[in-house]
Amino acid sequence: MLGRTMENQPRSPSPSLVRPDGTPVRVLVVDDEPDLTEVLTGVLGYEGWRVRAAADGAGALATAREFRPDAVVLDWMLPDMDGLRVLRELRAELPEVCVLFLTARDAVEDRIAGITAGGDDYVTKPFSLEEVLARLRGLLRRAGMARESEGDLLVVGDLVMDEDAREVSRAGTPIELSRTEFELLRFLMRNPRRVLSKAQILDRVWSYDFGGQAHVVELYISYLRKKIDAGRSPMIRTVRGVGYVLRPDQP
Amino acid sequence: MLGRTMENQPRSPSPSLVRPDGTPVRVLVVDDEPDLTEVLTGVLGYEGWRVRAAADGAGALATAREFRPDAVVLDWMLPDMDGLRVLRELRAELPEVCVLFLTARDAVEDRIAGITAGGDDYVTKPFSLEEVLARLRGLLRRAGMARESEGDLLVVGDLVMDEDAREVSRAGTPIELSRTEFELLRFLMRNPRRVLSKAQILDRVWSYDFGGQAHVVELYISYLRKKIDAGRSPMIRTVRGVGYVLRPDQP
DNA sequence: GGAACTTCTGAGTAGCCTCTGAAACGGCCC
DNA sequence: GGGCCGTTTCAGAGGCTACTCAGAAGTTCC
Repeated sequence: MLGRTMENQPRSPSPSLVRPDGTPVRVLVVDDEPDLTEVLTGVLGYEGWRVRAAADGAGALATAREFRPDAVVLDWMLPDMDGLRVLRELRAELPEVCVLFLTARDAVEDRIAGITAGGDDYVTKPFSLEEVLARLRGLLRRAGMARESEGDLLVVGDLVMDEDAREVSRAGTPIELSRTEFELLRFLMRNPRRVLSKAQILDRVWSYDFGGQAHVVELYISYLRKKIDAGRSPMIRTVRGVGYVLRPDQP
Repeated sequence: MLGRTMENQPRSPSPSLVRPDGTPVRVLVVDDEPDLTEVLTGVLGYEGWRVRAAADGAGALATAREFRPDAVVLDWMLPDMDGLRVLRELRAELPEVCVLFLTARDAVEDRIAGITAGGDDYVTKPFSLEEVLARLRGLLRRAGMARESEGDLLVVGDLVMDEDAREVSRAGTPIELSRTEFELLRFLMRNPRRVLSKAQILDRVWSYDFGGQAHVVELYISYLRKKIDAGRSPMIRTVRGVGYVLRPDQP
C-alpha cells in the first residue's frame, strides 16, 4: 500500500550528499506507476535532493537532457522502452550518471548481467524506501559525490555503523544484526534525537507492499534493544503514544 | 554506447594505478560488439581510469592519436583490419603503449603467443572482467606505471596472494586453488571488509556470457571456505540476504 | 584414450528470519 | 484502586536462504 504517510518539506538532518559545487544532488525518477513515483519523489525531496519524475523512456530522456541529473532511478520495465536501451541513451547524453534499476524479483536473472560491474545497481520490487535511499547514496558516494562526514561511518554516541561492511558495534564490541534489524537501526541512526512514529518507520523500513500490522515495529524495536541496549544505558527510548527516539547517553 | 569517459574521483577500492604525473591511466577499448565495449568501459571507468572506446581499427587509430592511451584493449578480429596491423600502426604512433588482446579461444593462439613476447598480453573470450582487469593491471605495472602498495602482493589478515605467481597461502601454508576459486578470492581480497552481493560477484568473476544462476557463487564460496577457512578462524562471512564479506579476524 | 580435474546443475536439508497471536506488563486517568 | 490502553515480550509456525552433496558434462594432461 503506497503512501501511508507523507510529510514533505525538505528536512533538517544532514543534506548528506551534495555536488562538488555545493548545490543539491539531482535525481530523476522514472516509473510508470504514479503511486510509486509519487512516493519516491516525495521521500527524495524530503531528503533534500532535487527531484524530477518521468513515466516512460522517452520522457526520461527528454527530462534528463534538460535536468541533467546526477542519478536516475529507473524502472526496468517501461511501457515504451527496454531498461537497457534507456540506460544506453542516457549514457550517451550524460556519461557520468549513476543508475539504480527497479526490477521485478523474477526478472532479476533476465539479463541484468553486468549492471553492477560498471558501478550501477538495482533493487528488486517490492523494496523498502530505506533500501533505495541507501543504494542511491552508495552509488553517488562511489561516483565521487562523497562528502559524508565520518568517512562512510554512521556514529551516534558510542554506537557505530559501517554501512559497506554491514558492521555495527557499541562501545567497541561488535553486534550481529539481521537484515531487518540492520535497516531499522540505520533509519534510527540517520535520524538521531528525532522521534519517529511507527507509521514513519513502517513506511521507510518495510517494503511498500507490506500488508501486516504496525506491531512488527514494536517487535523489532524489542529485538534491537536486546542487542544494543543490553546491560548498557538505553539509547532507544519509547515516547508513549508517539513513537521511538534514538538518543546518545551523553548529549 | 560510446565513450563513457568518466574521470571519476578515486572510488572505493584502491585507486591502484596512476601515471607518474599523478593523472589517471588512460585506456582505449576497441571491439565491434557494443555490449562488450559498454561493459568494459563501464568497469574501467568505475575503477578510476580514463576510458575511450572505438568500434573498428580505423576508429581505434584515430582515437589513439588524439587520446594517447597508456593501454589498449584490442579485439583480435575487427571488421576492417587485422589485429596485427592495428598493433603495428598503434606502435608506430605510440611506441610505449601496452596492448591486451581479446581473442576467440581457438583462434591463432600460437601466433598471438609470439606477439605477446614483446610485453603485451591476451585473454580469450569469453572472459571475466576480473581477468581483464588483472591482466591490464599487470601490463601497466610491468610497464613502469606501478605503485601498487604491497609490492604485487594482496594481503588480508594472514591471507596472502601473489597474483603473478598465482600462489595463495594462509598463515604461511600454501593453498591450491582452481582458476575460478582463485579469481573469486582475488575479487574478495581486492574488496576486503566490504559486503559484495552475489550479483556483483557474478558480474565480475564469471564470464560476461554466463547464463546460469547465482547459485554457483554459493557453491564456490563453499569450496573456498573448505580450503581457506578449514579449521582456522573463518574469514569469509555470509551476510544473509545481502552477500559475502572477507574479513580478517583481527582488524 | 583414459584419468584427473574443473565447472555447473539439481535436490535435499538445516537453520535463520520474519511475522502472528496471545499473554504479561506498566503507565495513566478516572 | 480499578480499569484501560499502549507497549513489551514470549512462543511458535511458516517461509525462505544458504549450504552441501552427488552426479553430469566439459577440459586438460599424460
